[in-house]
Amino acid sequence: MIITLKDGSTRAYESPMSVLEIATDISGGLGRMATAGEVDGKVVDLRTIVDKDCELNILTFDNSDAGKAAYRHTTSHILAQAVKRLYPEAKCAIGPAIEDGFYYDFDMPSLNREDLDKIEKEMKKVIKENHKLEYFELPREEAIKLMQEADEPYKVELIEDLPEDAIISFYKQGDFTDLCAGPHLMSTKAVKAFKLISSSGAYWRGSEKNKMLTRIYGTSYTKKQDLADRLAYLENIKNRDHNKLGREMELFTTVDVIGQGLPLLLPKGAKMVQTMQRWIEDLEDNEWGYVRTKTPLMAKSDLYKISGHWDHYKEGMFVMNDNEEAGKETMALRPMTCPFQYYVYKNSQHSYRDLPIRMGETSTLFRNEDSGEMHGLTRVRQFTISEGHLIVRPDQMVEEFKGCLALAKHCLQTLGVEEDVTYHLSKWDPENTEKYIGTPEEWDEMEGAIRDILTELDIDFTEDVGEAAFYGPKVDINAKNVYGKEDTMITVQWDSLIAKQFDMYYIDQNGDKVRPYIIHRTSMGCYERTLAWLIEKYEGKFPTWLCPEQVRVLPISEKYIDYAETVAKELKKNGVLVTVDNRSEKIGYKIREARKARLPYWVVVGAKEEEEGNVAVSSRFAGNEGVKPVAEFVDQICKEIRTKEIRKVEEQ
RNA sequence: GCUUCGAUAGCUCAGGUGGUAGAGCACUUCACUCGUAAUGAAGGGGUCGAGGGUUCGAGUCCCUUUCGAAGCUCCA
Repeated sequence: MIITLKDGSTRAYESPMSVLEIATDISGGLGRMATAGEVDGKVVDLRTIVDKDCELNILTFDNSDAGKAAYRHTTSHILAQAVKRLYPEAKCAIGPAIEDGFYYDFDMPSLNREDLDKIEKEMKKVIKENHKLEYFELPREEAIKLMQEADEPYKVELIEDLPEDAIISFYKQGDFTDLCAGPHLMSTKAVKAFKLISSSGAYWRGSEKNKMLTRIYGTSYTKKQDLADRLAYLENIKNRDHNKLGREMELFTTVDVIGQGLPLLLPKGAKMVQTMQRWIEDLEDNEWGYVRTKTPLMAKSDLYKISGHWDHYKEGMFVMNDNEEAGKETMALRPMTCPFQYYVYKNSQHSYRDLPIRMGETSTLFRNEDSGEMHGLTRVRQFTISEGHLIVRPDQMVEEFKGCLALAKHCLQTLGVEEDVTYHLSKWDPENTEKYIGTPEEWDEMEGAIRDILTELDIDFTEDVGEAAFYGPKVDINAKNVYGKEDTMITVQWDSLIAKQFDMYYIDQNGDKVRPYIIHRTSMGCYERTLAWLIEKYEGKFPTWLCPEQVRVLPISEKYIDYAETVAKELKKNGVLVTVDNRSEKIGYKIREARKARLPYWVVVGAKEEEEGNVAVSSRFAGNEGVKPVAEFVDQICKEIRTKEIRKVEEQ
């Protein structure tokens, strides 16, 4: 047989050989490093016998994600073996490799750090014992019997749910056998460095209706240093966490008696949000053809009954006076702006010539999230988004949808975060149709249209089932927080269904009433969430135009406070956010504080500067920027703010 | 909502086995009037998240509750 390797070279073998044997034949080193193989694009075990011509790629921990996964998957089996030894009553559920590590779920009492340390010790023993991992397959009945005898009910359930023709495979290592599709390393000793990170609860099969199991998270590496680096990184990212840094920098806070998910934006945080809001509103209205609306924050339940929210999402709304006490109406705080803007549209009759109509609103929304869901500024019960609805003719839909994506891209670019997002086509779940309105045909058409647009725009995207809004599919633009968790930052939604519910129409050339299509979209998403994102992205060192304090004037001593105030006044006159540090402190102390506050610029003024009408400029981008006339500095910083420049730190 | 962990001064934290609360920073006052990452001194500040219980006595032990963190589930 002829084996074609990754580099295009070929090797010929007389008889069938395992992946491991071929890897070892290529080089002893590769044989030792190999964690799995890839035959004609399919990931396989090292034990897999290759018996015909194929393309073969030897996977290692370092050269591929699948290679890492095999390594960590074996680590998770070592974990399971150790747990079963220490806690014989524990039942095994599942234990896959994940990005940056692995986990294993057990039905057992919860664990604290001490328990994890004990388990780690036992794992080290298992590794040292150097068990071979042996692969074997069983027919369905025997597989079920084996797991029943082992008293592993979760494994039995997993086998029973496998398709009839599935190969049911196991890996045995010493006294531990686990149902597993593999691939796996050859022996436990191959795992060189690992750490159990944490434990928590996790529902069996991801459903809250099922029992909560105990999940143990861990990670493993081939080099001790890599593990140490990873642990240091995990420790370090806490310093970027917006929920910590944002509070430290006095951008926001929360108060017990005000409630969960209700952050208070402090003056600095509020200023940043104001800066973004003014930018977005002007951008939309002046350059992207939007009109502005301002609609109520609450409405009678009747409105939500028409929109479908009452049926689909009442649980997520803050409803007031639901039982109609004292003859008062039932009201609800709005969880979205859609129907309000529809009534703006319906206020007058529209010709086909009027469309598209693009309505923008800086919209405050209320969502009654479950108590465990709240997080800093990213998951809150009241937030404000750059919301908008476009009412368009069907023939305009594609162009307008593209326009919304272009605006979103422009916003991302301006904030300097374009590289950090992923695009998703969020589709409905055909298995769960009662969650949605519309027919399968309508959904196919809407999803197909979005797919075509994204493909045409050459945007990389994934397709996510069950992520659509109840009225239509959408493009979600997501970003990861420092912990790797994804949040939707921007959304553009296709809706050809709702207009009917609200009896929206326009008059076409023939004088007939026609249903418009609707695009629900945000240009830059939710201001609170975006602020959180920027805090983490920039570690609090924001682009100058977004900074709540752009310059601080530092008089050398109290004698120069008057001149400092003059300088500040000149900057303020030009729209620069400036303060004066007029405390009776040494200049070194004031500079230290200015740096600690992550200010973009601080200017020192003393006798020399006052005499000549200068300022001594320093910045976090370039350090000392020299002494220059006030007017020159004003010009410089105003230009940077006006152009929304994202100035880079210069190498020293 | 579920599992686990946590809450001590504005912030970061220390307070074996129960004996009546402490540090650094911050804040206030005074002195210093200063040239590029912390001037010195003095002072104020806590019903130890809240409520209940055990006890002669609770920051410490138990229960309830509120808020916070990680994960799960959810996220129009």
